[in-house]
Amino acid sequence: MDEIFKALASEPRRRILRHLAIEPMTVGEIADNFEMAMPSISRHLSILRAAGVVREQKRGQYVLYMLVADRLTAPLYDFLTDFSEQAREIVETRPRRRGRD
Amino acid sequence: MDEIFKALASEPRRRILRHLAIEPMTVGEIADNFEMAMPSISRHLSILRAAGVVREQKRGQYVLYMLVADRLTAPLYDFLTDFSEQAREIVETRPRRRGRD
DNA sequence: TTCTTATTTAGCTAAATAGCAAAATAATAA
DNA sequence: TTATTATTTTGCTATTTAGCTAAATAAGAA
Repeated sequence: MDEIFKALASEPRRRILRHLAIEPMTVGEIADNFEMAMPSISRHLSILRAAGVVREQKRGQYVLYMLVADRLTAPLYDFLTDFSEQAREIVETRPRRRGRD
Repeated sequence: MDEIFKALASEPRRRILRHLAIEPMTVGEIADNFEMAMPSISRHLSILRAAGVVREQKRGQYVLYMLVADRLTAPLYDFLTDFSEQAREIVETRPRRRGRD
């Protein structure tokens, strides 16, 4: 949980997530949307990956990154339960966990 | 928005918010729940205040801090709209802004 | 006034973070 | 094989952050 909030405490990383919410992209495609040098993007991606909110898939010489939406939204809704009735409803009616951690 | 995510990227600060979700508390009362020295708590509070998620009220020699729940939840739901249909519903049906910024 | 209590500010150090350019890896192309 | 392209890792510097103690402020009590 702490790792996810740390990951989100960066405008570039939140922006990367918004891009990946549209469709999976390679590192280079992601980087095209930023001024930042590619190694910096790569570093941001590794932080997002460590937090579990994106996952990578080797595609030849490319690396395709894709959002793991649940791993992003679930902890945020969990956090919100202490502050919002609507979040409590969402979390209560949540389908039971499917994937591995 | 960036300020709020930065504010939330700290376990002690999230914990403070959870305490204030129960009831308003003075700095000393908050500090009693932590190992941390009071100046550190005070610093955390000033970061939360700058982000707008808590507000202070002088009560004699005490300073009472209270949560401003909307200022915490609204930006998070806004962020979530790009990743969650449920957040989009919440934001769409949200009553129009009331307070000052 | 002086004393005490509550809180904030200042000044410091250690650790974490973000960015870069250059070097290393990994895969494809020639 | 060598060369090229895509990505990650390394090594660096500058900035930010979190915590501390000590000092400053502010209010209440004596």
